[in-house]
Amino acid sequence: MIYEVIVDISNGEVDRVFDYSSENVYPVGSRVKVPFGKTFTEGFIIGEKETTLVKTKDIVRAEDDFAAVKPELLELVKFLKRTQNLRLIDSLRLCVPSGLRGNAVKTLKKNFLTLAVAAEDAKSSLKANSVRQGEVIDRLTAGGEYESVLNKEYGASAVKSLIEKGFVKREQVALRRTPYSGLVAEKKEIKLTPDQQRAYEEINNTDKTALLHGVTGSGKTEIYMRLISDAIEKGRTAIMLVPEISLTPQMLMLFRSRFGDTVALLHSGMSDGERYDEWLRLHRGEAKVALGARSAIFAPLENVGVIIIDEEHDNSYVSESNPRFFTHDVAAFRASYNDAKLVLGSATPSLNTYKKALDGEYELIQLKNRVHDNALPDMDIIDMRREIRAGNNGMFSRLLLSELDGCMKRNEQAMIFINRRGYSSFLRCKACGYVPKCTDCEVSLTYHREDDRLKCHYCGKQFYNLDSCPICGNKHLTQGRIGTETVVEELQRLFPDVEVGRLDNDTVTAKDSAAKILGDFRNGKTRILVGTQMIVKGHDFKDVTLVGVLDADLSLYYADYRSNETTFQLITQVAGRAGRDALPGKVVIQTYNPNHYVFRFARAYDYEGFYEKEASVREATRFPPYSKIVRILVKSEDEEKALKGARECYNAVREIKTADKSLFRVQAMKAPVGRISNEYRFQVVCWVECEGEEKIIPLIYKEAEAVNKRGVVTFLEVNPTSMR
DNA sequence: AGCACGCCGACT
DNA sequence: GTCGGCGTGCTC
Repeated sequence: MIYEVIVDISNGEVDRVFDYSSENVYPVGSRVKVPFGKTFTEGFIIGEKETTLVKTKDIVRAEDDFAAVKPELLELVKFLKRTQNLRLIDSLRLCVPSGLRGNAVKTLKKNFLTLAVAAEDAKSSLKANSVRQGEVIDRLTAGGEYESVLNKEYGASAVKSLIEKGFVKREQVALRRTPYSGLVAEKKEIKLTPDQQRAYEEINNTDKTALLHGVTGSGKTEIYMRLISDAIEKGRTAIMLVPEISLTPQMLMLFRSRFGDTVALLHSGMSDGERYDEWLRLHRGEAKVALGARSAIFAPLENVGVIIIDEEHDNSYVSESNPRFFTHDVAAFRASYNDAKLVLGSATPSLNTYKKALDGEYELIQLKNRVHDNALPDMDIIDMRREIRAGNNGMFSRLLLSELDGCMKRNEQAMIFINRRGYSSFLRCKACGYVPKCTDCEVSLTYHREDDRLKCHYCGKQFYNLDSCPICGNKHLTQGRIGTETVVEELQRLFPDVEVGRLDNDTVTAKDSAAKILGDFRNGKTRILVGTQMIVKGHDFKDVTLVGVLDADLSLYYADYRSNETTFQLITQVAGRAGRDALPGKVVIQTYNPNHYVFRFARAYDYEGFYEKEASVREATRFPPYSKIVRILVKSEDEEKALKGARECYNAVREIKTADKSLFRVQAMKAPVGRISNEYRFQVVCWVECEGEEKIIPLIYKEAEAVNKRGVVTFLEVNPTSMR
């Protein structure tokens, strides 16, 4: 038989089928060892046939005793190659845990000891001075134990002599590394409120992808759990996706208590061994629910009945670097392959998704009320320019201070969110809040020190730097930013007897430190929690009654067409942390730009209003979802080569544009960050009509690939999440 | 990705 | 004369 093999080398040149022969039978999807060139390499069998035109070498052996990649995932891999131009091998790697490929972690075996004879018989034949051995036997009457544990507690010699005497049996068992398996809470029945019940039925009654649009705290999770348990009862499986950082022990506990060991966890924070074991449980069908971040969409499950993407607007669902895939698209493929239900859930759906719902492609299902009908917290928008004019130069507004004070006096908890999005230096007038924007793109300009210019990261247009505000004439244009440390210090000074916790990317170094910081806040040890994005997602703290947002407008100036959307989502999500239980919540938003429509709609929890407004802006400026933006990044250590490559790309794309009007705009420029780790970077940005997309984007891929040689690397992104 | 082939500069 | 620089091309 001739087998079609993809070698495990991530390089565009060799990412194609190589034919190998073998007398043996290998199922398609197996990993094999094959001779390749002068050496040997691992590879994946993705197909088989009777004959071939090339002369073949023989497969050396199979690497596992099962087919690692199931047929559905093989189809998916080919689909991703076709539609997103992903290398087959890059997708295949996503289908398999790294522990399997490197052969680094195999099933971990440990010595497990049990009593071989009755405890009394063993004890009676022990010498009187063998106290330790007696203790070991007592211990083992309660059940078996790992040898390493016993050695540690009673001493290796006692254990060893018991084994030698034949009183204790030693056997090797596979040790399952199941994260948090200790977390088992009582099994609670899922009770749905009438509102949840209605939404649940609506999801079941549609054949379309369901968009579950529910306000924060409306109890979407209960609906997910019900859908998953339905699937399991029908003998099917489920995939539950959550954003990268919101997979808290709390969440896992919830699922473990409901589904026990049928849940397997797949998460980047786990060790290779843990991931391997969980993957294997899914592959064998021992676990039926895959719970994890975006890569869990590649879980080796069969007969998937439901796929849920929670917080679907979260940008962790689009991988930043290669292989760059859209979780939504992969989920859609798997849902259609399995005839499964696809559910997207969010309080603040992405514009893209919501548009599809309005266009009738998705079924829109609303949950307008919080469970138990407690109100969404009151939101106040504070004009920080006014504070300055009133002589308050501190970081907290007078209202936030008095609210904090009251909150502490009532013995409740508060969260202070610092908007840190926006790495780039934009300009802002301290007196009136004006921020310069591109005249063509409705995107904030970024200040570049090298040439003292303001630049647009999309079209490359440049402007002279401003020395005074064109609106009010003020000379104070700043780019100041507050850090978490300063806020914590200030809070300590103001509330000396209150413990303040801090959570941001800097404090989270050790594996469990984020969990510890959150745990301290949960059990009330710390009463104020200061943090960045990390405190926003999905946490459910009962005693939080006050949420403060500092620099709320900062994310508006992020050099990205999505910045309004991101800001709206951010504010709605943080606000949702307050008043989740019996006590009413209060939210104080501090901004230098209080009249921006983002705040107006956020304050009223008016998602539809925001959507209408933002969609009309996008339509007018022809940004997604009313177009697709394709960005070709051209990189090289040699500046000349990079520039030349970018020129070639630009010219090629210009030709496409002349031939087909659905590519309606092209710009070439230095990348916003012109040089990263010794590589010079240029970019060509193309705007493509949604209608011509299928036709045009493959052409652009082709041109980018043609330039990808001789020390020049091109990287193509559709609707890039960040432009660096 | 590796590895060999191959065609031009400075060395025992 | 040769050793070796890394540009180019191939691997079933």
